[in-house]
Amino acid sequence: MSGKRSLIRAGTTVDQMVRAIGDRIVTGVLRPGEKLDEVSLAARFEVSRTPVREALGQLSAMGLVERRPNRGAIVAVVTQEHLASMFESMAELEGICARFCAERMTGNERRALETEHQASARLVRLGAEEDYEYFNTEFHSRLYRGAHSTHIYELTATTRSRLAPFRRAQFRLAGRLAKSWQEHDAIVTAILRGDGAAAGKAAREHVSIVSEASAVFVVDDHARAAPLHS
Amino acid sequence: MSGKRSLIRAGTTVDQMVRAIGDRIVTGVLRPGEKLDEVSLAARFEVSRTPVREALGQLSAMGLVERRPNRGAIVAVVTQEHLASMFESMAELEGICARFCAERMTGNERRALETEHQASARLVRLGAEEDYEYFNTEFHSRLYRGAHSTHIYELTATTRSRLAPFRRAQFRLAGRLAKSWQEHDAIVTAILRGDGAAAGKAAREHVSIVSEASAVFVVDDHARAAPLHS
DNA sequence: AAGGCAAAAAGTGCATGCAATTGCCTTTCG
DNA sequence: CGAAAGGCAATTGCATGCACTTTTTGCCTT
Repeated sequence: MSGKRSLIRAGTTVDQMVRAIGDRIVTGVLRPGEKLDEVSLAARFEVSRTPVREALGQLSAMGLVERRPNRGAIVAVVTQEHLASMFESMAELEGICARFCAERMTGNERRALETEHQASARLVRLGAEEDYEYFNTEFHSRLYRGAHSTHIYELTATTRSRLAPFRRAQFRLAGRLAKSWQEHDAIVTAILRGDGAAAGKAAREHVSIVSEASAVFVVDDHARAAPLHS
Repeated sequence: MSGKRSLIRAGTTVDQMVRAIGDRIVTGVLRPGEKLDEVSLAARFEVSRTPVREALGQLSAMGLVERRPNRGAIVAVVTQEHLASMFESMAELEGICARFCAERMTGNERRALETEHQASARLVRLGAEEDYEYFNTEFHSRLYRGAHSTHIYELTATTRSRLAPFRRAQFRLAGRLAKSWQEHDAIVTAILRGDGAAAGKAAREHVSIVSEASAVFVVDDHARAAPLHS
């Protein structure tokens, strides 16, 4: 094969395809309901159909794409009901993570969480949406890791990535930035206090609010991407 | 292709392979750490390597097998730590399901749960381990469905199947059968009372106890399957 | 006799090719 | 004019083949 394996990160071709296609779905480049043609993808990434097929199979196992036998694959289209269920699960999962964090985080982890959280306050004052979004991701990631439970981490991280397409624009909502920080603050405070129940409750409520904030966008995205699907 | 597609249920060849291999892992025919040779599997199921490869990829995405690039695939070998984390997650997930059940189950669902649960009492008196195991599976499945949340259902069901290889023999433990029924009874009672918090607590404790009951077997299984891994 | 190196054997990774199914377009009949 | 049937193009599903990587084995050196 040609020495073309260059730019996309290392790993087998299949892994690269999983990442490449998965990223495009998670970041919204590929919209729910969009058809994923094997030959087009193969041409687009300059590989043969085989690794593309395998990647689609794995993405299907992850729930990011939907495969109709003999009829091709599409970006997974989630119903309103399933979406609500995912946000609900996310709230519960983050609640568990926060509770575990309160009970298990090491001193270093607590300090780092507090430090980063306080640093992000500046971004709120500046209204730096994109930078805040980065900190937000990092904040939640800290929560998942701080739970010290590899499987909870997996469940939470994959659920989060499946939700990613539906909450891209949440920080554009007026006042959402400051509100998000305050909600984070409630979580951090409870964790530092070692109050697992309060931390869990605060985290659940945080996600619930994000869920509502995202709902308005969901409808739009959905209508544009898959106008008819019944 | 030859008219050999007979016994295993319908679907594409890849789907059949996923089910076939996955079943063998979940039921313990293939033990953790066991090597999964592509050509052997292909020969065993009378298909070419391509669908086997795709199946292994999907099973890898589900966490049931582990793939080492250029070095073949093995049945996923979980560390003690990861196993504990999975049981812990399972306890939390079942807790959530039970809580949701208490809040959301329909009248029919509640009645069916109660009826089946009472029916299973007979099996305990008879000491019918295998039959009780079937009812047990059905009972938990009812809990997952009764939560009325498709995504929680998915998370719970896949976690349960990943744990399946490690808890096969739990009911062989003396007295475990009766104890299991009592724990189920606590869950059912709380659900019928509509007491979400109590139902969640009872379900969490139930899984925790199963976890401890299984631990002893885990060590054995593990030692036999992958004697050296550190 | 033990260690290391090299070559071969085994097994994985991907590309290509062919069969089969699907969807669409045309044709034909009511 | 509309609807059903038939054929064609496009696309998926799987098998096979070749290249590359890893592992093993046998020989040579020390």
